[in-house]
Amino acid sequence: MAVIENAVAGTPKPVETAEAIDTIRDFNRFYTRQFGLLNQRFLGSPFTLTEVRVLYELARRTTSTATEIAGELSLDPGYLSRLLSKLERQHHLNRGRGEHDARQRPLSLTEGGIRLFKKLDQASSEAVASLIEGLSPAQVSELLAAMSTVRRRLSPVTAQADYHLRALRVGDIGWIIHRQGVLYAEEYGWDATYEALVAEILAHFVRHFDPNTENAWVAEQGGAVVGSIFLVRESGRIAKLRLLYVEPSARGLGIGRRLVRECIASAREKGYETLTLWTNDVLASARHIYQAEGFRLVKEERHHSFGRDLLGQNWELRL
Amino acid sequence: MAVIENAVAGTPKPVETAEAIDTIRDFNRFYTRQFGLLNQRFLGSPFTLTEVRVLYELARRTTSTATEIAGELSLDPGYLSRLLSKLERQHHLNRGRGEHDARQRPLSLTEGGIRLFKKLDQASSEAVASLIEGLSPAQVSELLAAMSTVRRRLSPVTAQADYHLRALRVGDIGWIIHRQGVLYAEEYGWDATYEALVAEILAHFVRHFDPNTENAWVAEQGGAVVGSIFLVRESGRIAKLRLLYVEPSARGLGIGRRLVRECIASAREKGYETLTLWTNDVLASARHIYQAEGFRLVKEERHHSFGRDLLGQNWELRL
DNA sequence: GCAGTTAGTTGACTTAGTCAACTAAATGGG
DNA sequence: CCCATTTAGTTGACTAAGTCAACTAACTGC
Repeated sequence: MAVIENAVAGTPKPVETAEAIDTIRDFNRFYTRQFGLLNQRFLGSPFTLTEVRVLYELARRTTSTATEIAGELSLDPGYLSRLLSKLERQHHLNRGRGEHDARQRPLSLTEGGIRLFKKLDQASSEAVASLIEGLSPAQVSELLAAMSTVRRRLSPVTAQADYHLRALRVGDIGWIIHRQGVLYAEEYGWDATYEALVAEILAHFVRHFDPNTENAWVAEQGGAVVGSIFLVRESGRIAKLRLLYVEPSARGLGIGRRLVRECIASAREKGYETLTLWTNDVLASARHIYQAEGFRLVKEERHHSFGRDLLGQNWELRL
Repeated sequence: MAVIENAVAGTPKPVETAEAIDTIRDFNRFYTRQFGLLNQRFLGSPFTLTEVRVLYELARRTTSTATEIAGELSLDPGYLSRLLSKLERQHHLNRGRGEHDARQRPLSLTEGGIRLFKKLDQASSEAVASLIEGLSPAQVSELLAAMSTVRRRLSPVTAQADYHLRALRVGDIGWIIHRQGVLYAEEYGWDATYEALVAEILAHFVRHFDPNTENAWVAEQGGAVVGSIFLVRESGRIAKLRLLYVEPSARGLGIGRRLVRECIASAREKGYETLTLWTNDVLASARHIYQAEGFRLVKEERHHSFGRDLLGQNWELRL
């Protein structure tokens, strides 16, 4: 068995939709069972889950009306009225009269109601704490990151979080090497020698980095790296644009073009005359960007690399 | 601003426990609201969630008893009896008589019951499909991986999934570079040049790999990389043990020692006389492993690397 | 001034269970 | 073999958590 397998590590392979659906439903059953226990007659208190939700909503606001609470929690107004009356009888709630609309009964928790709320809040926090107490800080962080991912992927798609560009940080080049290795294996079948090439380029970049003549940009979105590009000195007159990549999940947003433009602007700023780059013909999206930004094809050459027969292309831009 | 920041990318920093608890509860509220809709009077059907759960349980088994179902779903036996009677009246359920225990009523779905179950199963799958239809395959994979992480971290800690060792795969070296970069920055404050060194070593390893004289092992646990080690040829008589690392979350399980032993065994098998390694004195756990396996300290030398003053150590093992 | 709408309340009811007593069958000790 | 105890399942009575609709008082806009 070869020591370097062609299977891809890290990100799991895209799976069949049916399989994904089954996995999500199975997770849902697990999660509902796990947290369902937290939602029963609330954690040993004499209050039902609905009552606790009402308390939470009242605690979140300084003052509110029954209509607001009913709307927020999708509750029957008659039912809510009874719940509020119970809280009032127990001296947890103040019900006023609207200044400008006598129909309204402005609601606010009493001191006792605030104390009750804090007690229930504490119990809930302790319940969660007991779930994670066996986890190391790193595992808790991993859990939170995973929850953030679940939430981001299951939330209604509004405007995706804007991306921004930032400088390189520790950990970035390993991640970029990893993602390029995985993505080009998945998308084009390139083997581990491509990953090794990327590693070599980036190792050299970091070890010989000169901020007067070189630069790097990382695109970040929702705290995750979604793309990158590097400006590398070739000579006093010539710079190279290297290793443009954009995550598939973030394509179509103009990130690639933005990265290329930043690179070009920086090359100009640093006084280069020519910006060159080497790519392969299969990287069609990148090529379109290069062409659009004025790069010209100066040389093509067939080669066998990364386990494949490829057509390498050299492009140049006069600055 | 330097182009390479000292902030660490990738894994979020460990957070305060209180903050983690709040985040988890917030996620819980989000999740319950999102999937709570799926659990209401079941997806437009005339069945309640409890009835559907009973159907699922009956469908999972060829035959079962009321006591089994009640136990599995934590249902009141009297209530279950009524639910089963309803299903029987609707010709979805067969209720037999126990062969060896006449008290028992063996239960099995009728043809109609199986059709009903499949219909509900289909509706549930369609509901989930509609949640993820806007996601790309990569995003679905990311979601599934995140759910797997949430589940793994929130499941009761039984015996942690055993780890196993495997060969390198595409994507591994980038990941290892990334993790070493991040971990040594967090634990020892080493800067990006350490990450670059690791990248260079691994790039060279992959590009000049000779399976007759070199080897690599990746420790994997629950589908995640949790450690690795490399055997590299120095000369015909001398090999090097390089880049031993174990994830903090997986330490204490003997993974490091296991990796070192595999490396030593392989070095012997390939006919080397000496196995050498270079480490730094701050890596105490690793040093203890090396000493325990018979390595001897042959040289120490102060140096300034990775942004720090360090004491390098060369160790050797006669094979 | 008044018809229509809204905020909130209350009465009657439905639904989803819970609790306990019951019958029939099985088990095990004397 | 007898009998006390336990178990599988059923049924009656009840509770709890809501739903539905009619109601009162107050507001709005023509």
